Amino acid sequence: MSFWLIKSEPFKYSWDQFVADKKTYWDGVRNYAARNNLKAMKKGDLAFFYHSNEGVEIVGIAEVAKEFYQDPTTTEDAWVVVDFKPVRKLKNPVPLARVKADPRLANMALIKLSRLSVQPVTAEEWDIILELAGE
DNA sequence: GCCAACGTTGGC
DNA sequence: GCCAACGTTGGC
Repeated sequence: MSFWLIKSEPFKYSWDQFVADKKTYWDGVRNYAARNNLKAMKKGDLAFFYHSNEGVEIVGIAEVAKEFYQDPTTTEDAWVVVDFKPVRKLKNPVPLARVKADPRLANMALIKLSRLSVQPVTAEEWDIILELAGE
């Protein structure tokens, strides 16, 4: 089982919208590194849901409900989507500044590869973030 | 196959 | 709104 982090701009697709939908497919990925991460996801994997631009914080946890398949929003077969369903909101959202302030998280992709929209999270990082969220 | 130009993302 | 980082494109 692996851990991930997926980014969304709240004005495009927010956590609240995600919860209201109960399930969504993660479309719009047009970057090969992010695409490869989508393809590596297995059903049951967990992902942090991150709000970029506004909020700039990790707000909740999502679970992979269905593994990758052709992106229905394009006919180009290079692109795929993954279905996610919401698991729960974090007790306290973890802002990027908090992640940056923790030396244990200095190597997180969120910091090192800040523009990557779908990124892996290690088990250690996962636990530390949960701790920072007050869980 | 190199690299400059350009476009996009995303933090601040 | 600015700008740094970085991915992609296209000329050679």
